[in-house]
Order: sequence, then structure tokens, then C-alpha cells
Amino acid sequence: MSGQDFFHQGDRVAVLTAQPLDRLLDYRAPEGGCFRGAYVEVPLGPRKVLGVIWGAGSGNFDSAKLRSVIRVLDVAPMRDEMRQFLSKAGDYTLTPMSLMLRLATRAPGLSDPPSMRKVLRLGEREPDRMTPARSKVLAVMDEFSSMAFTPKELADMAGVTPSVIKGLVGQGALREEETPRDQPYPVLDPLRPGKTLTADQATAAAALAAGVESGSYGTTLLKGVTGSGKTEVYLEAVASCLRKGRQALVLLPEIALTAEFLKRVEQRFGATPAEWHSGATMTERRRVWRMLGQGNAQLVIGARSALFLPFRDLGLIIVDEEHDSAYKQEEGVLYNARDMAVLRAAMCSAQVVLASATPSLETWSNAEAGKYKRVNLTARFGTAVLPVMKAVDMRGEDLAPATWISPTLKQAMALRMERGEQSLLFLNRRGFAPVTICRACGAQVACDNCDARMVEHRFMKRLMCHQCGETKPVPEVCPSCQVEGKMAPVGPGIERLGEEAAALFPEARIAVLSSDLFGSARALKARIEEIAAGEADIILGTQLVAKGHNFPLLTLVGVIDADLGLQGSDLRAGERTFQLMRQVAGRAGRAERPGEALLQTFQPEHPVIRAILTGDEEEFWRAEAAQRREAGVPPFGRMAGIILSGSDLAQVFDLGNALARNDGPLRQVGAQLFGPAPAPIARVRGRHRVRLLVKAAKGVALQDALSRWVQPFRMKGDLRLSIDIDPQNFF
DNA sequence: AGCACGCCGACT
DNA sequence: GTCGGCGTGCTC
Repeated sequence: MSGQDFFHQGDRVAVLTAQPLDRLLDYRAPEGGCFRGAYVEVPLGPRKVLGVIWGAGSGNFDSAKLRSVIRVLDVAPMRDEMRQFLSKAGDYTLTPMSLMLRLATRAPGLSDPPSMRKVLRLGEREPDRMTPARSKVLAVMDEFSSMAFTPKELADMAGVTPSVIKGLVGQGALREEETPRDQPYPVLDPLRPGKTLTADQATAAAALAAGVESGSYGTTLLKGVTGSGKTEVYLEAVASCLRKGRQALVLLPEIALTAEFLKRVEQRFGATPAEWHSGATMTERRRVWRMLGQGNAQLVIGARSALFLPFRDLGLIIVDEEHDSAYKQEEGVLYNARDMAVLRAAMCSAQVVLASATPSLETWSNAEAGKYKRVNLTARFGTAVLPVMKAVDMRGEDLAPATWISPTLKQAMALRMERGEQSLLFLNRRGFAPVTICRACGAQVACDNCDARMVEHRFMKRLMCHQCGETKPVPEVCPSCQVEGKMAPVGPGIERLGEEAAALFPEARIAVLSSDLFGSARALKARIEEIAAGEADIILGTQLVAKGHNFPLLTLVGVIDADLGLQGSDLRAGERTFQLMRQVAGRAGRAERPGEALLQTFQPEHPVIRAILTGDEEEFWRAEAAQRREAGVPPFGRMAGIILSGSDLAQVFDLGNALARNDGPLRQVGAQLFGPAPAPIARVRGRHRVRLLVKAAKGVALQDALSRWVQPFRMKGDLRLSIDIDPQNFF
């Protein structure tokens, strides 16, 4: 490591704070000195703020005005590896370091002293009189000899009242002791036997374990179809990592998946690991953060922000369902957790496993180019076979108006009803109807704040904007032409499909799975478990059902609109459709029964639909890659989106035009600029949004050119500019 | 981010 | 005269 590591009292130190200052501030090292990386409290104006000792001070600030660091906080210092990661991630995403530090300190009470709690231990003396209640308490203490309980825990476990405990403490039979509130996580045992692996799985697991054993950086694509045992395989890599004494991180795209996953980890390693996601309580967050730094947590199951946790010795990162768009953070710091996982691993000599049945084209081509290793899992568990996939050509189907289930699909569903098996209909549209139109004048109901059309949600008898969450009643009178009673729902949503299915199969038990029908992830999970146990005949689902749930009785999947996502000029539409259908289709026949997947489409000849039906994945990726290489778009070229926003549309466009006129730094590197144009969502929460798009060749120093380009522009009033490197949504 | 400073319009 | 609007600028 270059540079100085320890600073004596009074030395100049540079401190990074979480204040949006965009530069380091010089302070004097506190009494007792401090190490680089130490978390500190520093005075800033009238306030005290959190900071990190980043290195030696720059010296270009009047030393007479220099103030002193108040104190070093009692938490594990930030490691060099983490400082480098934050710097590089900040450089890549063009995010100020203060914001990066915020990401890394998203735990409460970092500046509090470690809080204590009272626990009880067995005292030296016997109670002078033994009672049944007292002996129960002592029996519990005996059974868990090494554990320390709070008075309340002990009373509950022994089934006695707190007064019994108090009595024992008074007699000296129990001793009160202060211990830190945040306890280490239970130790995971990587030596416990895992599930028996097939030959194929064992080979894959060994390849991943070899990477972990090397103790160096490496990324591996673990490709395996649904049901091929990906999880078992990568849990073996986790086991290798834990055996080496290093920490591991498993990233999941959705919180809803963590509960089920924690169970599997507990089965494998005999204890529950740490959990990190937006639903975690403050207490849990603090515990995870502190214990990781101390090395008292071995494994974290988390959402993308877990990448910024203070691991002491991170040896392995699993990115499960690596293609999932949820890994792209679309607000605040714009980053892709998949890419940041690779960066973080490179900084700390860890291995990355990118697991997916349908990898992103980026990952696929990195593997193809030899940048990533690739491990394939082909054999499916048990005797089940891949589902039979067929297109239902909607041009030849006879459908009544305002219905979406074709006779062919209906017939297949009827067969499942007869056999007592389950059918799943997939439609990626929440609500009852995506559009509400006036049949007198043709006007569509749009959100007052955003430009998005409002979606009818019949279960709450209101229209809702999926952009800002605003709701309003379904209007009786057309807001545009004032004619009464002509407002009509147009197009299918998942709720409406539910009504159609109920009409076709009045006797069927129908379950609708849509994120907005469930108040909590817990409620959703409970419902999914019921369904898996056979509590429904027909399941209707949005995106949710494509995320790794296992329904053993399911033998038919019907994709209502396979063309959704094929239209439009979205660069990744083909890829997304392919992944989604593959994943949904993989659901059918997961257990012993053979499955069938029917894709309703108006364009059965489309290459994407054909690739899905033929099942030749490699062919799909090769064709898609060729197309993108030709167009010079990611991953064969670089792109960045610039979103300008503000309450005054003219002002926002003026800024966009000014940026477009002064694009010298971009032209210097041969980058192309498109726009300004209204952003895909042109108005969000009353703010107008305008977008510019930059396209450059692969080797170009894009970030540098971008910052030189936007740097001279001052943001007046409520104007905001944000840069999205590698945007997911274009045009 | 906060918070002070400062320069213009409508009140006691 | 001064109270307060929020634009601009500073914090080691």
C-alpha cells in the first residue's frame, strides 16, 4: 500500500464526509492519532458529521483555520480494498464520493458507542431454598451453558415469571452482566454434508470451489436451466469459501425470495446467516454492519446494496439470477449490482459467480470472450423433461371481443382441470385494464402529475399511475369532452384476465399473483406456499411468477401476450422477452409430470419466438450479439443517458439544447449525441424530464469525456442533471 | 445537506 | 424603518 497509514495527533489528514461537498476536507488528527480508514466524527460548521480518514491532508487550506477531528468511532475501520472499491465505483458511475460513502454507511448509530444490554449468567452460590420454578430456571441455564439470556428471555424459556429471576439474582444464584447488544451471528458449519449432487452438479461445484480455493479474483458464469440445481451447486462454493475462513455474499434480485432462501441455507449450514435488504429493521442493520466488520458474520443474503457492506474478508459473491433488471439501481446512485460485484471482487481477490438460466447478453459475451469462465448445468433433477413449447398463432384463433384466452389455450387448461393439475397464465400487466378510454371522444385518462396513462385497479375501484402511485376514482364523466357514461376499460390486465378465467372455468380455484394485491412480502410468500401445496387450479401472474418459485403440480404455462416486449425500439426487448419466457416456461413440469408451454403470439415467425420454441439458446445469443455488434451498442459499444429534470419544461429543454450545442468534449472522443428529447417517462411527480443519449466506441474514456462536457453547466433553480452509465431503458 | 449571508418587496 | 422571500455560497 502506498502512502502513510498512521497519523499522529496534530498531523494534517484528509477526511471524506457524507456531506455533498465533492472534495476532501483537511483536519488535524485527534489525540492519540488515527489510522487511515478510521471512521471519525469531525466538526463541520456548527455540526458534527461522520467521515473517514482518507489519507494525508492536501495542505492547501490555511492551517490556522484547520479544526481537529473530534474522535475516532468505535467501529472497524474502512479497509483499503473498500476505499478503492468506492473510488472506482464512483469514477465509473460518475457519482460524487460523498454519495458513495453514504452507500457504505447505511446503518444506524455508527457514531453511538456500542450499546450494552443486561444478561444473566450462572452465579457461584446455590439458592438457599429450591422451588419448582427456580429449578426450571436453573435447568434452562444448565442446558444452554454457554449462552447468555436477558431476564425476559430466560423467564419465557423457563416458563416462570420475572420475579422468580429477580429472586435468584438477589440470592446470587444468577449474576447480572453487561454485554454488547449486537451479538455475533451463529456459526455456520460448512462441513455439514450437503445434498447429494448428480455427476454434472458435482463437476460444476468442483469448478467453482477451485476458484474459491485459488484465493484470487475470478468471475464464472454458472448457467443452468430452472430445476438444474444451481442453488445447491453454488452453495458448495459458499461452503468452500467458509471453510477457507473467508466471508461470502449472496445477492438476490427480490426481497420476496430471501425467506425461502434462508431456509435452504439453514438446512445446508445449520444456522441462519445475516440478512440485508430494505425490509430489515434498524437493529438488524446495525448488527449486520458491525458484525461483518468484526468478522462475526460469515454469510450475508442480501439485495444489491449489500455490496457496500464492510466485509472484513470477502471471498465470494454470488449474483443469483444475474440477468434480472432489479440489479440496476435506477434512483440516486445509478449502478448495476452485477458489474459492481465484479469490481468489488477484483479489489478484494474474491470470486464472483453469476448464476442464471438466461444470462444477460453482457455476461454471455464476456464468457464467450474468455473474460469469465463458464460452467454449464444441463441435466435436470429427477425424471422431468423440458416442457413442450408451442406457439399459438393468434391470427388463426377465434376470440370474442375483450377476451384474451384463445380456444387452444382454454382447451389445454380444461385438460389440466380434468387431471387435477395446475395451469399458470402469465401476463406482465398489473391492474384490471392498462387504458381507460372515452368512447365518445377517444381521450385516454392520464396521470395529472406524470404523462403515464392511468391503470384501472378494480379491486380498489380506482385508477392508479404506475409511475408515481397517484390514484383517482374512475371518472363517470369524460374529463376531456364531458360526455357521461362513456368511459371504458381497454386491454387486459392481470385482474381482468382473472375475471375471464373465472367465466371460462366457474368451478376453478383461481389465484391472482400481482405485487399490488399483497400488502407484504410475507403475505405473498404465504400465498405462494398455499398455491404450491395445491390450493389453486389456475394461477394468474405478472413478473412475480417468473422469479424462481416452485409449483410441483404445475404442468401448463400460457403466455397471454408473447409479443409484449418485442415491439418498440428497446434495445434489450428481445433479450428480456427471451429470458422471461424461458424462465416462465421452465416452470412447467418441474416435478415428475411433463409440462407444456403455449405462447400466444401474432408473429410466430419472429426470430425471438422461434429461438424460444426451438430451444436453441446459443443460436439466440449469437444472433442477438451479431445484431448489437453491427449497431455498435452495448456490450460492443458504450452508452450513457443524461436525464435533465425540472419543474419548468422550457428551462429543462434550454439546458438540454445548451448541452447539445456545446458537445466538444464528446466529439473529441468520437462519441455521438442524440437528443434532447422527452425522456421515456416525460413527467414524474410534476417534474419534466428530458433525455440525451451518448453513444461511443468500446475503448473510449467515456466517463472522462462526460464529466468534462457537463462540468461547465451550473444547475439553476430546481434543474437537475443525472448521468446513467450503461442505461437499461433507451429511447 | 444545513446554515448564514444578502439583496429585493410589503408590512407594523 | 424591518420582516421575510429564497438565490448563492461556504463548510477544513
